[in-house]
Amino acid sequence: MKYKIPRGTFDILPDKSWLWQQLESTFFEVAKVYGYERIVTPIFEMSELFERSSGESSDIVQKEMYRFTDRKDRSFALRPEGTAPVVRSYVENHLDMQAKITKLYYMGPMFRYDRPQAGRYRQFYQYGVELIGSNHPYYDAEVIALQWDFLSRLGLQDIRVEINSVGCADCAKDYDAALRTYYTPHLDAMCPDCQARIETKPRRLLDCKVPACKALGKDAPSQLDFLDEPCHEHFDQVKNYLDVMKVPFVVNPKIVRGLDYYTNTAFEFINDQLGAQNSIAGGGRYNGLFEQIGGKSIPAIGFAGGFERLLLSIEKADLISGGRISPDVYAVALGDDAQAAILPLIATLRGAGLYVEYEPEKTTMKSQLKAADGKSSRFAMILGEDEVATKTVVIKNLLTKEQVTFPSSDTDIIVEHMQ
RNA sequence: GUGGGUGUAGUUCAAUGGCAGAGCACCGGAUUGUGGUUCCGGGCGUUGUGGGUUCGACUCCCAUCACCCACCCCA
Repeated sequence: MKYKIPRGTFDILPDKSWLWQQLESTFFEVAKVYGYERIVTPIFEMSELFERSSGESSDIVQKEMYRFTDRKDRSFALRPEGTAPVVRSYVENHLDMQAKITKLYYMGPMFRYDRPQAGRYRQFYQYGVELIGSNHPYYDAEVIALQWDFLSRLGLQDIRVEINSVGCADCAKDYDAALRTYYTPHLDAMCPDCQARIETKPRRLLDCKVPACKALGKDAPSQLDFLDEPCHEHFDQVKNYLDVMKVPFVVNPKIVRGLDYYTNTAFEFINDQLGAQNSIAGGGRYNGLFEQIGGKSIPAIGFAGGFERLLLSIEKADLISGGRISPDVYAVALGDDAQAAILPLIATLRGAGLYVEYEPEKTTMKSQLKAADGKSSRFAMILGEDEVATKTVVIKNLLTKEQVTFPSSDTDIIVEHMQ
């Protein structure tokens, strides 16, 4: 085989594509009942959009972006995440002038140059929502509830919702300083990564998995103790709303989001049965992002989820229902005259919305009925020389084995018979 | 980017360094126009790729690629 699919990508074949479609439409339905409308942005953007929004020092920008230059030497990148493009579009199209609050959702492929692993790909599919224009804590709870509803509709239980607040920029500054004072005396005991991160991103030390660092993290000061009054109040209200909306959650002060633009609420949906890549969705508030990208300051909150991990979860929990399409009718024609007579009938039935299968390469009764059975067709429509002569057609129910002969002109009755 | 495992027919897997096989799937047939069960027949594959050792390599060695798992990171 000469050509092979690029590393870390995958084809979605018919044996699975119906399931993907099911997931997508379920998400559409949930988004709809919360009043979110779809936005579609390009798959590539100016590199700078992601560099500015995600932060120069983030891993995404440092090593995971698919960058390329076009013929005029402009630098673009395949989108590694969905929020920045949505914000770019919102600002560029002046959506703030049309309504105070804008509720958007998106869905599509994202790209990151990572080493592939269980639940991790280089081209992967994300869905997400963004609520732009309000800092009200109800909305923090609303987007979390939306994702929770989505999972419930899929039948997914045993998912843990973890929430945290990283505060505003001021709180973060105080907290970072406190972390530095706490960790600096223990520098020698820490892993090289953390030693380097203590200056740039002290909060990242908290979720380091190296045992020594993890042990140190136990007694580290908590993010929650460094929230100023408004941020503290905001977090309390989010928790209240979640309680009222009956979304179960646990507070995990060690949640750290990978991207720079998050403020206040941060949350993650975790499935422990997934292996190393156990986060099926994550998000938070990003009140600081709009300023960074160039508009005025606008508060917003959102999240993104991964379809691959959702699919893994559903498969693990044995929640798959449904399947590929099968014919309503398999057309069986015996001989050239019968074929000529059955083709118009097929067209009529298809016009009525029925899935009619016909395979001219199979000529015998046996091979055609065998194929009908193999495809789990509900009915067979049989037309041989006798039927051509009498202008009739035989409709056989392949489950009950009952068959009825109709005049071939009574197409309405035939269609009705097969409903 | 780093480590470990794996790579043989469409697929799941066999083959003490000595002729590359089986199940499933697929196609055809078993007295003429009625399916699912059963029976019979139908494959020849650059053993991921490229080198090396050997009289001889699917088997041993090296490299490379891909997949899986983990680190890392996150969806």
